Amino acid sequence: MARLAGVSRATVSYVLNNTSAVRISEPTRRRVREAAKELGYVPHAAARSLRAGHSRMVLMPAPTVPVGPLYGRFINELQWALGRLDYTVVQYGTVGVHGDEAVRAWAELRPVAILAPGSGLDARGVAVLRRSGARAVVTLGPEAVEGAHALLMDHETVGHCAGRHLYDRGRRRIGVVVPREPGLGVFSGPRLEGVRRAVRGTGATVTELPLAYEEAAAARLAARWRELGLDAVFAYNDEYAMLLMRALQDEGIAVPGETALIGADDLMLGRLLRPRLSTVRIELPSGRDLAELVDRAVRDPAAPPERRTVLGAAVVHRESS
Amino acid sequence: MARLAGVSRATVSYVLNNTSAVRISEPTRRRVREAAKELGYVPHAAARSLRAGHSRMVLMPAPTVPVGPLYGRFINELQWALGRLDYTVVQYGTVGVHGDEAVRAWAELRPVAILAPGSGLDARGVAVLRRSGARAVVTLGPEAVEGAHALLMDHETVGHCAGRHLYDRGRRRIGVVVPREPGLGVFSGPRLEGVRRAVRGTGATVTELPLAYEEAAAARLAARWRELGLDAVFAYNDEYAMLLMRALQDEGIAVPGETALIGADDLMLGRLLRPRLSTVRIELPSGRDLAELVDRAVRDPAAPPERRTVLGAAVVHRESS
DNA sequence: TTGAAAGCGATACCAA
DNA sequence: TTGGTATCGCTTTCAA
Repeated sequence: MARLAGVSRATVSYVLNNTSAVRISEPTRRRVREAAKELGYVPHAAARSLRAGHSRMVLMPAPTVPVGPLYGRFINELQWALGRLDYTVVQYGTVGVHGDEAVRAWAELRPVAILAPGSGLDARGVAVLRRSGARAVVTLGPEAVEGAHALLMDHETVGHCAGRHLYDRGRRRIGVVVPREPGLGVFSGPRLEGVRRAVRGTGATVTELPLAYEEAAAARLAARWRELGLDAVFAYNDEYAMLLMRALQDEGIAVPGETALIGADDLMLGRLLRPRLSTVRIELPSGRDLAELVDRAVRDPAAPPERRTVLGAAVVHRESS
Repeated sequence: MARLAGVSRATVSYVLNNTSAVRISEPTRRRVREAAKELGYVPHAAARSLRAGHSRMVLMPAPTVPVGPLYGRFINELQWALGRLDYTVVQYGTVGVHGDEAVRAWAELRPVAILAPGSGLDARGVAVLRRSGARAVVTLGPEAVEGAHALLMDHETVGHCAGRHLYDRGRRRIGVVVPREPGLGVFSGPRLEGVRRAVRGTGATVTELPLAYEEAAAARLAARWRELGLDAVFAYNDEYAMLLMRALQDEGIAVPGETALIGADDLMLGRLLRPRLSTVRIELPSGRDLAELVDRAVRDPAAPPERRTVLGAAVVHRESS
């Protein structure tokens, strides 16, 4: 590269980085630029960050559980916002790698910041990451981790909203669907707990309803519905709600007449059901806000960990409850 | 690190990489391992790959358009399979960055392979990537790109299946939903074309139906349904099909009596509708196969580009058609 | 069995 | 205005 332009590697570096401390003549700049174009030269990020001692990479371990369209939009927005702040967002696939091993794999890349969704990170993990040069570690999940900033997304709130709503509508025997699918426990556990809290001390009952995401399983559950004696159910989310609604209706159980039904996530499909599905709308943090938090944390790595509750939940009342 | 264990950096490298060419005494190994643990030492991937001259990173530009749950599962499987072959999969968020700029950003990371979904890559881009050291470039999309391996996922097949099915069921005036959402054109265009091909020369007509993913838009379309005089519709996918089905039914149009309806993707929600939704099941390539293709390409970078059609489509006939 | 040293590519300082 | 050179952290060859 340097040879082709007939200049030194240093000069190449100056030109391509527009280094203002050094003045390079216009003809030289042109020669360098042309040579770069001709060779298809692209600088080597690893070499650069090795020399610089830091990178602009924000690493996000990709969640292993299938997660809805809301999350996808959130990620996209976040990437865009971080991109505007000149960070490079990289999603790291961590399927089949756990705990310490995963943390080490992340640390090897020496990202300037880590945004870890879910709960795969403990205080030791945070320490390893910080020692390896990460200037910010942010967790997105139900609980804060020592030493890391936390965006608290506690799905307990979601359950609480749903439970409260059903209780307010006069329901007293409330079922809560708990998906059997592995990996969803981090969400379903807190949601169930939220419903419990909503009716605590009222005499209303809460019944856990394990359910696999299959028609046959829903049919079996519906078949013993009357003996369960429930007058309402929080179906975990809109998709499970749709599954259960069809099964209940096939069984001749009126929704909401005999059993009220509420989902969560406010997906389009809920609006299209008959009856239209009541749901808990979940508000994820704005990508821009989160990007700013990351940027602040990177600029001031010594600042005390911030913990912010960012998961909003609100009932959207339609026809099914 | 080396100091703490009282050995040289070389020895540390030997121990942590289990270098078999060199014998290190057991006590030394222990000392090194303990020091590493105590310090939370993690090797520096950039330095390593700089020295080695290559990495094991497989880079996947993340698709910018919201894409369904099928794709998510495919990615997960692929990551797992590539992980088993000792590659590191990294999804690179490319929102708001285009063409050359994006290619350069990818090339900076010097990945050993690139898996590019969609159509953001041209022959020049491939050349830049290869010159920058990528041993394999694989595109996942509707058409092959010069110099790159191609997994041809031509959605024309999907439309063809749907069109053929509707024609075989005796329908002659076929509507095709084309989402207004930007970014979906890469899929909807070929699907529409596939329907056209299916009925070419038969006298059956194909009508393009632009539709936004909103209830109001669907209602407007349904309101003028009778004047369109269609007896069948391919609704792009199951979600649009659900949207349209509700709107048609609200308008008093019988499905499938007056208008047959078919979706695509074979989502659970289609099975739960009344009538149950006919659909085109799409079969993505298996992650394991793709991982093996990548591995082969990396091992033999000079091999001629392989192009393989990997998108299977089959009608699942239910009640709506 | 271990250590010293070269070198990967880019940057930044200092000298020319 | 430019070029030489040390440096980042790691691997690997060669020598001790």
